[in-house]
Amino acid sequence: MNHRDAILAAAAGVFAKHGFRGSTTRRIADAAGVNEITLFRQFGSKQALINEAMRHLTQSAVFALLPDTPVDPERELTDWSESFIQHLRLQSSIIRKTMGEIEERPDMCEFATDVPRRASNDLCHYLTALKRQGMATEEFEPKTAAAMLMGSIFADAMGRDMMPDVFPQPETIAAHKYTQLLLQALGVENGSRKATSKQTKRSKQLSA
Amino acid sequence: MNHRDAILAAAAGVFAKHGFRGSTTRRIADAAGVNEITLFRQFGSKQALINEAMRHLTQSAVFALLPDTPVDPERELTDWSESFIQHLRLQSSIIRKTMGEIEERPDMCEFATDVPRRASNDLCHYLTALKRQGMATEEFEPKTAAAMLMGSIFADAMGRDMMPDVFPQPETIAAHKYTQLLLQALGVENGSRKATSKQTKRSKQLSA
DNA sequence: TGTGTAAGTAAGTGACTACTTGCATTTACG
DNA sequence: CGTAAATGCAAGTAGTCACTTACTTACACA
Repeated sequence: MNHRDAILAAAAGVFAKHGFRGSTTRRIADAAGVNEITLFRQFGSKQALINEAMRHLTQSAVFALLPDTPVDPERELTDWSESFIQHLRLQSSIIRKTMGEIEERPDMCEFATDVPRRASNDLCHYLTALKRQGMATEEFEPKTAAAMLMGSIFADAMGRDMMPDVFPQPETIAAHKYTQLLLQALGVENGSRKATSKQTKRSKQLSA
Repeated sequence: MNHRDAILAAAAGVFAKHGFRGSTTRRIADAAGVNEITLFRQFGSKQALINEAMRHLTQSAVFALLPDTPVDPERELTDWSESFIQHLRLQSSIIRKTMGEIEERPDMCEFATDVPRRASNDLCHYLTALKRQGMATEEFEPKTAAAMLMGSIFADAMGRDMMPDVFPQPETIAAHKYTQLLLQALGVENGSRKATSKQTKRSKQLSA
């Protein structure tokens, strides 16, 4: 492994555990198995190093894509929700830290908002298509519906560790439950009552 | 104002801005208009002071109550949602900081989870009553529905500052919109437009 | 073999941190 | 008035922090 990448990974890990102020250059250097001075020679300052580590991290974040045209909404949205909640859970430490630091370090906002912004765009686009195709019998605002699904998933990913008893059990199908309840609000037919093997195949193809 | 209370208020304010590590005893003392030494004489240590400040804060947190038996669900839930989102918005800085610090200082978990836990209890209780009284035509799990509404409100309160464009506009009626969409999911009659075609459609769907 | 680059070692700088000590001052109250 | 508690002031302690300087070592490559 490259020294530079090792340092970036170590910085991200230490930041996730201790936040900015707790990420001492010594701790990062130790975690990277590198001399402390190397950090400064490579990145100039602690601030620059952390910024670079965050940039590196958000760039590598990828989650499931939604098809342009809905075919099997319950299936497609559930897949998306599960991939989104999994991503948030894996990154929950670093997300919590970033949210706490953002008011003191506004330059981190760009990295913090990148993933949710992309997710919101994708989801809004999908829900709008759902509506346009007449697959939803109820009236709704795509942005509100998207904010609800994402908000539920976000809160679950952030809060379940601290208070497991206020979230639906088991953890593994929580995303599915949120998705179902949202589709219920939109008046979208429950896919499991229909035979949809062809469509399932196509949706897999699209989200690959 | 009492010296002790001034110190507690100052500690909460500084913590909200700078987090635990950034809350230096000097900063707190300055904010309270008090000599730094007084903090240590009154509270023993910085950690004890911050803990006390958090305890003081969560104890004074109050928001709208839900009636034991639902009468006008849309109205009652909207009131509750609005009071809840207002509380979260006012405390958003301190909540973000606390969430970031909790993994390093697990003793703060107690204070952090107190408000949402109470809110979740109240809301679940209300939604269960709604179901028991047959005011909801759709099947749903109260805990999942409660988690969705609270999650939407929480995410809005935490995220709108950073990315106003991904949340429904205007800010002032976002809580109302989340509430409406949830009630739509539960199949609860909309108080302001009774006996609509959508109601008919849904009952057809149910009887089929 | 010579040279440039990245890395390590050792030592230190100045600023900040929580917290302490000793002593003077103010304030509350019987 | 007298006393005790609360507070302030000045100084200091031991530690940590980001970051620097000066010098040495390892290695790639021509």
